[in-house]
Amino acid sequence: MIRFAKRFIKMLNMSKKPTLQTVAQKAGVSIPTVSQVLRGTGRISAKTQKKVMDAAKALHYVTDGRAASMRSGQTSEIGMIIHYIANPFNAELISGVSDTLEKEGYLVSILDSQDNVERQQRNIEAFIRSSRGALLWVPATNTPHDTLDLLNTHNLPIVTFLRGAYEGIFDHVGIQNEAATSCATEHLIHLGHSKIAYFGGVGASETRIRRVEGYEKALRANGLDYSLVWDAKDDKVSGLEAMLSLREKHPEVTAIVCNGDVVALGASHALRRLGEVPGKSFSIVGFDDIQDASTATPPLTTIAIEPYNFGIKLAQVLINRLKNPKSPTATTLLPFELKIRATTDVPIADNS
Amino acid sequence: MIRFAKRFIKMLNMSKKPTLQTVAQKAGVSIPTVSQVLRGTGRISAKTQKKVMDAAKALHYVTDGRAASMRSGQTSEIGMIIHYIANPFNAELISGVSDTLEKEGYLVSILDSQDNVERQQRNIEAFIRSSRGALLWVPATNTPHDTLDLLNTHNLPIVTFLRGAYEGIFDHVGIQNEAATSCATEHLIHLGHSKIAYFGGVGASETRIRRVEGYEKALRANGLDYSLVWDAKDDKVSGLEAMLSLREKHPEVTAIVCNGDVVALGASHALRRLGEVPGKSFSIVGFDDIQDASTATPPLTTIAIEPYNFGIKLAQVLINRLKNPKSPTATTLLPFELKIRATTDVPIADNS
DNA sequence: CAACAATGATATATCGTTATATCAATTGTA
DNA sequence: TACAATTGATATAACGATATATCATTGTTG
Repeated sequence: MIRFAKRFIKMLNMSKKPTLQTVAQKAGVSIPTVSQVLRGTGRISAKTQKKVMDAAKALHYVTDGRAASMRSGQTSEIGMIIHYIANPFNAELISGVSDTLEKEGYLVSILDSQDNVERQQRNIEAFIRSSRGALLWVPATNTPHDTLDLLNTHNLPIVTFLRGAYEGIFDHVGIQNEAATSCATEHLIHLGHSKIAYFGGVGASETRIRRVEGYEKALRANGLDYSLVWDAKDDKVSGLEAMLSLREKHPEVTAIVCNGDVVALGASHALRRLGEVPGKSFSIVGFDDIQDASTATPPLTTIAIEPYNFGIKLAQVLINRLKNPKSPTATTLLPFELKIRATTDVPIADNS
Repeated sequence: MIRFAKRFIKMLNMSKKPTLQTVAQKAGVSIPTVSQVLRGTGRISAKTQKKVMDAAKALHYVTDGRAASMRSGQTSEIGMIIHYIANPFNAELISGVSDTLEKEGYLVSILDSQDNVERQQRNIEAFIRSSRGALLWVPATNTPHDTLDLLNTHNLPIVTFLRGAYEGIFDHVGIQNEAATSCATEHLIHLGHSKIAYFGGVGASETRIRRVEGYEKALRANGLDYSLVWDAKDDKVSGLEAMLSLREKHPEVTAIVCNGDVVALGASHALRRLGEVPGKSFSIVGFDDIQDASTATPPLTTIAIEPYNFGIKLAQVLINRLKNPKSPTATTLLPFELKIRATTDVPIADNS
C-alpha cells in the first residue's frame, strides 16, 4: 500500500489559470466545442474554430493533462528508471531516448534507482501514482518479486534495457554482453596473454554476470586456466585504486578486460602513475566506447556500443509496443564492435 | 495556444487497476473513509484503519495522483529544464537535485532544451500540461518574451539556475562567474602571461557573457590590451579542434581561460598532439572541476564548483520557496575555488 | 435526565477534461 | 411539400480522488 508523498506544492493563484470554461466564455461557445476544436476532431466549422483558437491563444491556454488523461484513459507520459544517471554512457543513452520520444509527443521522466531495490520500489510507486503510461526500466540487482506484483497489478507496458533479467516477460533491448567480452578476451589471448583478469563492477548484476561468463568462456575455449575477477566501483577514482591494489597483489596479471570505459581509464591512469605504459607493459580493453576512450592518452582499446543510438533503438521498441499492445514480447540485442586502439599489445615478456 | 501531444498511450486493462472504490468495497467501508485512512487524517478509529490498510495492501493500491492533485490543488511533481543533460557537470548537478527532492517526497522530471528556444517553449508547455507544481530552469539563450508570458499566466514557482537572466524576477542559484574568470585570468597574469585568450563556449549565453566580462575586467585592471575570445562547442573533440586552429592562427597566445573543463581537456589534448606540454609551453585554466580534471594528464588547473552540492543547494532554495511562497525572491551565488594543478606555469619565454 | 460536545463514519459537490447522446438547423431527395 | 440525412453545436455523465457538510453515536456535564 502506498502512502502519499510527504510534501506537496500548494498551487498558487488558481484563479489566473485558464480552463476550457474561461476559453469558452471568451469565445462565446460551449465547453465541449472548445474541447473539440483544440483536439481537432474536425466536426466544428472553420468560423467557430477561429474564434476558439484566438481566445485560447490570447489566454495562453494549456490543456490540463491530468483531467484529459483521467477522462480519456490515455497519457503521453513515460517513466524511465535507470541504475545510475550520471555515468556518461547512460547520460548519452538518455539523450537518445528523450530526443526520440519527445519528437513523437511523449514526455519522459527519469529516476535514478542507484541500483537499490527499496529506492527502485519507491520510484515505481511514484510513477504509478503519477500515471506514467509506460516504463523503460533497468531492473535493479536482486529485484524482489513484490516489485513485479506491483507492476503486474497496474499493468503498464514495460521495456527493460541493459539488464536482461526479464526477457520474455517484457520487451528487452540489450547488449550482446557475453559475445562482447568473449571477443575482447580472445583479442588478448591472440596477442599472447595468458594471465588475464576481469576488472570492474561490483556484485552480481545481470550485465556483469553475462560479461564475466563471456570472459570465462573465451578462457576455457582457449585452454587457459588462470581466471580472476577484480571488483571496482564504476567511477574513475575507484578504477584507479583497484588497479593499484591489483598490481600489488597479482603482479602476474598482464591484461584486463574491463566492465566499462570509466574504470578502464582509471586503471590506465594508475599504470601511468606506477611509471608503466598502458599497451606496453600491460594491456587494457574497455567497454562502452565513451567519448573519452578515443581522446585519452593512450587511446583505449574498447568494445564500442553507441549509447545515443541505443537510446533511439530503445525508444523505437517502446513506440512499437504502444502501437501493437498485443504483439509478443521481443528481445533486441544491439551489435558491438571491438575498437583496437593503443592500450592492447603483445605481453612484455615476448616484447622485450 | 497549445495543441495536444501527437501520440497517446491507451492504458490497458483499466479494470484491473484498483481504486478507492475497490478498496472501500473490500474493507466494507465508504470511499471517504478509505481516503482519510490513506492520508492519515487521524480521524478514523484504529480498528477501521487496519481493515482499510490491509485491503489496500492486498490490492496493491496506489493513489491516482491525477485525481488527487486535481481535487486538492496540490502536486508533488517538479519539472527541470536544462540546456544539456549529458554534460558531466550537469549530470552530477541533476543527481544532487533529484536525490534531495526525492528524499522530501517530490518527483523530478528533467527535459533537455538543447539551448533552443522553440524546444524550450515546447518543454515548458509540456510541463504546464502535465501540471508540474514548480520549475527549475536554465533559461535558453535569447528566450523570447512570449515564454515569460506563458510562465506568468500559469504562475508556478520558479527557480532559475546557472544562468542569471531573470534575477529579481525569480529565485536564482548561480555561480560567481565574473569573479571566477577574473581570478583565473589574474592567476595567469601574475605568472607573467600577457597574451591570454578566452577559450570555449558559443554565442552569447548569460553565463558566457559574464565569464568573458570577468576575463576582460582582469585584463583591464592589469593594463593589458591584448584580448581574444575563441569559440568552441562544449565537448572534448570540439575543444581539441578549436585549440589546433587557435595555435595555428594566433601563435602569440600563451595561455587560455576556458569556459569549461571539457573543452579545456580537449585543448590540453590538442597541445600534446602538437608535441607541446600543457603547463610548460602553454597554460590552461579550466572551469567546473569535473572528476576528469584532477585525473587527467597533466592534472588541470581549474575553477572548482562542486556540481552535486550545487544541486543540493538548488533543491533547498526551491523547498524554501515552496514553504514561503510570499517571501521576496533571492539570488544565491555559490563560492568557487581556484585549484592550481599542473596546466599553469610561467610563460615559456621567461622559463627557458 | 435533558442538553451539548466530541468522536467516527458518510453523503455530496467538485476539480477540468472527454465520450456519448442529443438537439437544432441545414441540405438533399422523392 | 414532407421527411430523411447531414452538419454543427450542446447537454450530460463520467474519470478518481478530496473538501466540506452532515449525520449518528457516544460520552460529559450541570
